[in-house]
Amino acid sequence: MKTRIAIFSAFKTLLNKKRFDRITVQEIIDEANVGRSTFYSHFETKDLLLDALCEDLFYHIFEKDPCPWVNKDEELEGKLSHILWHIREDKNDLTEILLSDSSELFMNYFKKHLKSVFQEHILFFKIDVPREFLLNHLIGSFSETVMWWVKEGMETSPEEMAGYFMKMTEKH
Amino acid sequence: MKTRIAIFSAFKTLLNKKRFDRITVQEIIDEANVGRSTFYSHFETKDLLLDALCEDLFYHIFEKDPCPWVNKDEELEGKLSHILWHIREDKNDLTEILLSDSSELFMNYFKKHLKSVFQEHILFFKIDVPREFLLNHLIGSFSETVMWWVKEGMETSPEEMAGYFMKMTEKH
DNA sequence: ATTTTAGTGAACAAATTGTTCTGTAATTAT
DNA sequence: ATAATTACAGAACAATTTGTTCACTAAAAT
Repeated sequence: MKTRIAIFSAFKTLLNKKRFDRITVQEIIDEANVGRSTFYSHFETKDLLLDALCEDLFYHIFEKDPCPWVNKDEELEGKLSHILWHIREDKNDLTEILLSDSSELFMNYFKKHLKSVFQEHILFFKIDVPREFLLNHLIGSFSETVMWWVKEGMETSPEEMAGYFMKMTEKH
Repeated sequence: MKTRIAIFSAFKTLLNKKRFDRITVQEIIDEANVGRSTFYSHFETKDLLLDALCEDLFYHIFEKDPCPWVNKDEELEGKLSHILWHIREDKNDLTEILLSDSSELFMNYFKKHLKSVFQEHILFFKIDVPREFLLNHLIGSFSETVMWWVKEGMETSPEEMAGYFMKMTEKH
C-alpha cells in the first residue's frame, strides 16, 4: 500500500510538470524511489495507472453517502453544489491535477460519472430538444463549468457556481 | 508538397486506428512511404505535425469569406449553422478524425477559434453571470454539441442543430 | 521460527527517437 | 542543355524507453 501511494504521489508530481504522454515509466520509478519490477507488479501499464488514480481521486466526490451539509432530497442544483464542495475540499491534489496539461484525461473520467447524476433529473427539463442531446449538453457544459471554476481559483462559492450553471440552462 | 500530403494522409489513417500518443513517428514514416530524414525535415516533432494538421483541417471552417448560403449580417445562430455546414461538407476526413480516440486534441484547436466567434455576440446575452464564465460556457457547450452531432452521424440538419443549441442557452 | 508476501535492482531484447551523412532524383535557373 | 539548387531516401548512430525475467533481500503473517 505504501508503494502504491508513493507511485501515485510521484505520478501526480510529474503530472504537474509535464503532459501525461510525455511522462515515462522510468521517470515515475525514479520519482517514487521504487524498483522497476515493483512498478510493473502494481500497474501493468501507464494507462492503467492513470485509471487507478482517477478511481482514487473521484471516489469521494461521487460517493452516495449522506453529506452533513445537504439534505437527502436535494434538487439537481443541490447535488451539483455538493459535487463542487467535494472538489474544493479534496486533499488529494485533485484541483492541481485539473490545472495540469492532462486535465482532459481526468475530465473524461469525471464526465462518465456525471452521466448518472444528470440522468435522474433529465425529465424535469422541458426544453424541446432530443433527450440524448440534452443529456450530453448538461454533462459537457457542467464539466466545462467545473474547469472554469477551478482555473479561476474556486473563489466563487459552490452554491453560487451551481446557480450560475442552472441559470445557463433554464428549464423554461 | 506531395510528401507533406502523404504524411498528413498517413497520420490521419493512423489516427483512425489508434490514439495519438500511441502512434510512433516510425509508423507514420512507414505508412507514408517516406524516408526518415524526410519526415524530420518537414516536421520537427509529432506534436508540430499535429498542429499543422489542425491548421489544415480547420482553415476552411473558420474562413471569413462570404458564403453563398448565408448572408453577411448573420446572427450567431446563422454563424453556428454555417460552421456546422462546413464541418459536414468537409472532404479532409475531419469528421472521421472527430470520431477518433484523439478527438479532444482537435476539439481543443476548434475551441480556440470558437472564442472569437462567441466574443462578438456575448453582449447580446442578458444572463446574469460573469462574462468570462458565459463565454467559456458557450464555447464548451457548443463544441460538445458538435461532438454529439458528429457522433450521431450528422443526420440532423445544421440549422436545426444550431437551433437546439440556441434553445439550451436562451438569452432571457 | 518459518513461510508468504513485497520490494530491489541488474540484465535483457526490442523498439523508438532525433541527428548526421552519403547518395540519388527532380526542379529551377542560366 | 548544363549547371545549380532543392527534395528525398535510407543507412548508421547513441541514447532512451519498454516490459520481462531472475536472483536476492526485507518485512509480515502464521
